[in-house]
Amino acid sequence: MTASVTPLRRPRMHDELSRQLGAMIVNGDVAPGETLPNEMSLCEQYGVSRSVVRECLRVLASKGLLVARARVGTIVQTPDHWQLMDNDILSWMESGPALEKLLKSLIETRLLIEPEAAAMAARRARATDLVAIESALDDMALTEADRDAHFDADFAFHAAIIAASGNVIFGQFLGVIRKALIESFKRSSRRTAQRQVALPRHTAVFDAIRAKDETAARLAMTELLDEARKVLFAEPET
Amino acid sequence: MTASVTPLRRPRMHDELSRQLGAMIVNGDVAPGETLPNEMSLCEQYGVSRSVVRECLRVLASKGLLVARARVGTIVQTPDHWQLMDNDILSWMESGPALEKLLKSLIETRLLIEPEAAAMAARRARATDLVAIESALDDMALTEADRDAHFDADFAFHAAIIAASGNVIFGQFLGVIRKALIESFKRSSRRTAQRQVALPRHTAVFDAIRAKDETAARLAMTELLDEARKVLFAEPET
DNA sequence: ATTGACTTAATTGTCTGACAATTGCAAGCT
DNA sequence: AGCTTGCAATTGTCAGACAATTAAGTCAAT
Repeated sequence: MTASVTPLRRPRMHDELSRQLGAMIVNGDVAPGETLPNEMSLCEQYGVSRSVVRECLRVLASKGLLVARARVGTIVQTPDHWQLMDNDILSWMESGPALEKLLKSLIETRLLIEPEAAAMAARRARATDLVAIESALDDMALTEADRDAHFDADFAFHAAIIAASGNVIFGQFLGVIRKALIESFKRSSRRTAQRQVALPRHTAVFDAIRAKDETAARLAMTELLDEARKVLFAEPET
Repeated sequence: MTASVTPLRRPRMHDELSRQLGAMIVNGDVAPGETLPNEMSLCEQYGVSRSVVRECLRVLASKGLLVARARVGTIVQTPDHWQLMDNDILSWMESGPALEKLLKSLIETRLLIEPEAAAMAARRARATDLVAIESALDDMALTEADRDAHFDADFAFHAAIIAASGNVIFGQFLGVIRKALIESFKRSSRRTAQRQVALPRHTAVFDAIRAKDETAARLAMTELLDEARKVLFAEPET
């Protein structure tokens, strides 16, 4: 198994702190326009040195969450400055109205991007691309019992199709797609039936791509995503 | 005029250094997999303290350009790790094969996103949204002589439509769209006629949105972008 | 010869303390 | 009122030290 070979490095303090402060900001615990405590206060508050605090603030600023100005402090930016496609920011976002809005916008966008990606894959896919897609599909079938493994396979499926499309901008969506998939799995956790419904839809996409049928690929992907939308935004099961 | 009211803060050293190192990486002056000189060497090389170097490297790492590991050094990541939608990274990219590839992918993506944004604007636009779009359009008409001002107006036009769509993910495209527009203006610099051709196409989009005609808006925007594609990828004029 | 434990050294990670640069704000002057 | 000027708070930069991590070498045991 080549799964989960993450280097497993010990967390570094500035990463931890970035995560904490970043999460506070993107989850609205501190309002845009407010100024954070000054660097020294943060040092005391979190028990770290100023180097750590500064490197952390610098990172958050570079992602559009903050602006720092001498004498006035570091100010939380309004959400329209946030780089929402940044993988860190996405990983910091917890369930809440902000995430909900993001997911709604995202599914609209995916419905534009991914069917086209599937069509392009049907047109240009090389053998190795097809192998990657099929392998992900096989993994999905094999892992219906294991939620985490099934999740990885599902994500790999979408990633492989986008990779086959050859569009580098599409590739930038993998982070948000992953986030959407995480939420989707959370919300359908109790319905194991969901996965059995999902599999044939994925298979249909792959079959169309392998057959080089652009129109069918586009359609199959659209249907798959429509299903995903229902799972994400359906009334919670009673 | 409310144009160009940028606070005009003096550049800070870590920003300068980020720009330099970041540009070197995204423009391929240093190959993925290579390790940068260690922090002390960079200090000497650029005549700055280690704080500056570290904050800079930390930022670049957070954008996916680098990974730093104790004892082994900071290694340039492969381009598929780069957060291409990041505004800084975009601003660092100079003309070259990488930018060309990005622009090709981008125009494909814009042709999916922006016509739909126009259609959504036609459906949901409020009065203030319409004012913003029309105002940008007026500015375009008034600034045909002034290249920079015309650029600002053109960008504002696209931004206003995307804002009116109400989709936050679409909003994340403004950075890349801006970059595409910059290149577009560079390449059509000598053809002043281009601007006279562009204006009616923009007007058509606005008219459709104001008339709440989704289909017409979608179509007009598609035609506008097709024109833009021609400008960007046409053979250089002889 | 391969493995495993130990040492070494190079590099990033963190801490501390200092000073420079920026700038909101208030006091004082005209 | 309007302008200038100095103060002080905060970020920005510098310097030097030590801690933690870990690639690579050394050496012994099997």
